[in-house]
Amino acid sequence: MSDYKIKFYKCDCNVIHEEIVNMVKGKMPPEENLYNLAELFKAFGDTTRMRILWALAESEMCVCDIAVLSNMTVSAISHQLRVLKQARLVKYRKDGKIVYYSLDDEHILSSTMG
Amino acid sequence: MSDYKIKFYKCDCNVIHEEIVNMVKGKMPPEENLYNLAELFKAFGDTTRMRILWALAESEMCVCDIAVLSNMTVSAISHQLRVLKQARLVKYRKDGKIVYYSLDDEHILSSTMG
DNA sequence: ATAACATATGAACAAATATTCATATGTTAA
DNA sequence: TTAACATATGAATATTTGTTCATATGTTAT
Repeated sequence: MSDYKIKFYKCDCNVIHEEIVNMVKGKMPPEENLYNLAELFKAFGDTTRMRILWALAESEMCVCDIAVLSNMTVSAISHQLRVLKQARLVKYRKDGKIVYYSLDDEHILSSTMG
Repeated sequence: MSDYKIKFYKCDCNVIHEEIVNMVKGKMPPEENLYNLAELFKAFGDTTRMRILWALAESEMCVCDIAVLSNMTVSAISHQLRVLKQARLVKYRKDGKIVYYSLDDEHILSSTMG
């Protein structure tokens, strides 16, 4: 009875509903999945990136165009495009010295952003 | 010809495709909408909050239970629940000294999180 | 080759955020 | 009423993140 608490020594409270906690624990996805999903949402969680994505939903655009549209520096846009690229939300193609960005997976975006 | 550039003096580049920029600009949602949408995604963009939401998708839980499940302090969980509450993703009911949290809008969550 | 340009990138800085710690509030039990 | 408890909250701290600045890379035009 007193060693009941000891199972949860890392928490600063008593378990109120052990059955529910165990049931829910059994249904939780692996930590890595939670992390990856949160990272994906994080990519959408910034006004600048949201603006870029919305713009690219209309048309492929080069970095300079996106900067003008956003009224921000090319450098700032380039940094954010890297984040979006790492999240696989945008892809790019090069044409000479110009780099054109577009949505990477139109399917994910159209179902997520409506 | 030279005053063409001057329209975009706030950017450190030349407009490559003015037509596209203007077309896209006309289709962009108001800044406030972009901001609000980004804020919503931001609420999902943290592993701790994602874990809480996933847990609450299984069952209503009290703060202490969530802390045990998450292996985090009650205080940390309470702070994050406040963020989720402000984003209207969770709601709560009080029963004595225990506060039970649950998903606020099952519809939004089920369509967003699958 | 050199200059001009589009973009990328690393470092520095500023701002936002997550967690901890101490403490406050409100409820139940003694 | 006092003690124990569940939760909330403000301040402090540590970490993360967004932007700027300087500079690098690679391409085109001269």
